[in-house]
Amino acid sequence: MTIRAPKGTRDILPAETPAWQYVEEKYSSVCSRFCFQEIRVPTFEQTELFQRGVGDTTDIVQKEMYTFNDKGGRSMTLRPEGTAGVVRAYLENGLSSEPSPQKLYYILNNFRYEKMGKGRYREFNQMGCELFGSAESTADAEVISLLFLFFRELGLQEINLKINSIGCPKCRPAYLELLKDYFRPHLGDLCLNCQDRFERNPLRILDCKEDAENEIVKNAPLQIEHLCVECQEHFNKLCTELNNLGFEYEIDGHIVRGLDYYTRTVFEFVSNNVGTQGTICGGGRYDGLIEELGGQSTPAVGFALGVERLLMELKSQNVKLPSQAGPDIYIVSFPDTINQAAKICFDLRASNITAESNITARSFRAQMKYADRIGAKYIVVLGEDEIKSKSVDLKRMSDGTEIKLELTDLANYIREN
RNA sequence: GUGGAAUUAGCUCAGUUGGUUAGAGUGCCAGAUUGUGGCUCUGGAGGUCGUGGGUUCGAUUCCCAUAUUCCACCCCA
Repeated sequence: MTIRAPKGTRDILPAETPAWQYVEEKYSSVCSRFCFQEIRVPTFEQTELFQRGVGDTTDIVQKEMYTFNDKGGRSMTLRPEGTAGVVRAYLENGLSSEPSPQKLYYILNNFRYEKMGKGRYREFNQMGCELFGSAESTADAEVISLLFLFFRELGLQEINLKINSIGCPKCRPAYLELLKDYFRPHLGDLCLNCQDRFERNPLRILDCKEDAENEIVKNAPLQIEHLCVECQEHFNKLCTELNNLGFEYEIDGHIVRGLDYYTRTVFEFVSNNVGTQGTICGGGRYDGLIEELGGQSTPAVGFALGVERLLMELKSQNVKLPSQAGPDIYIVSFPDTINQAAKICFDLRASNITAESNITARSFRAQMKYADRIGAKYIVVLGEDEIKSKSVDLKRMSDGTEIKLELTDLANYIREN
């Protein structure tokens, strides 16, 4: 084998796909009950969409995008996240003229050119929601409560919600000045990275893991302590609403998120079990993004949930997930009955039963072994006698018991047992 | 992007102080007298010892480079 999957990508094999299907179906189910509707958008977009949407100062745009020129010389980029494309589709297709708010959800893959690590891939999958057209904190509470229900139905424990407010264009500039004034005399005490961030994006210093124990960072002024009246009220209402819904959460003024478009509410669902990649889900409000991308000023709130990390977390908490299942029935046949077996097998499949018959040159004994190996729940042996009498002995593999059935009763019996 | 570890059969791993046809367990395929699986036994297939150079009479083994994976940072999902 010389050709291998590209770095940072991986195959999801049949042993795992049932768990993926389960999680995705559960997510769709919860979203539907919250009246979010699915949207599917292109895998690649014009590069400019992400430059403007995600933000030029972010790590994602600066060094992690899969960008290429197509044959027409246009710069295209494999999506590094879902929100920008969904916003583009919302504007392009006039969803802003549909009843508001618009509530959309998606399940899609993303691409970021990054150094590999546990729970971090260059192609990874996210499930997300975007809610367009409500500036009220009740909309924030709605997407957060969707996540709480989703996690609850999955049986996920020990996952903690952290929320923060990073203000709005009205109160953030004054705060950023305050923050810079605070850090300026202490620059030498910060890690090199943070010294660089000081000019570019001082907010991110608060989120630095390296300096997390640094007293300077710990004691830094936080945006949440310097919100304007409107932002403060918005945040207070959100807390009240979360309390009302009975959700536990922690206010963490150090959460800032890595994407430029957030305003006011930001939140993360964090696990302690996944190691350093503990953020399973991140989101927040982005009231300026739609206007930034050429639409009318429209408030919005959303989140993205990492499927790989969610599955890791479920596994580490020993949550039971579906695994490969064998067929309901395997039909053992002989060379002179193989055609009749194929016909019976087809009819069973048409009756919604998972069935398999012999499609190899295997001996009787080998067919029995195979049926056992793949976990068939029942087998029948179809020989000349069975065809003549139109009846079979249905054998339950778990305990070897057999019962005699008319061929015509096979589907019903299996369905009911 | 930084630091560390690893890479031998589909999987989990031995091994060679450098020396003929590189091993085990497991899995896969087949068989153990004619139509009943799991246990057991027997046989078979499957490896350019991650890739490329170098040293050497000879390299899977030593050296260099490179790729990939994992761990810790960075960042994020």
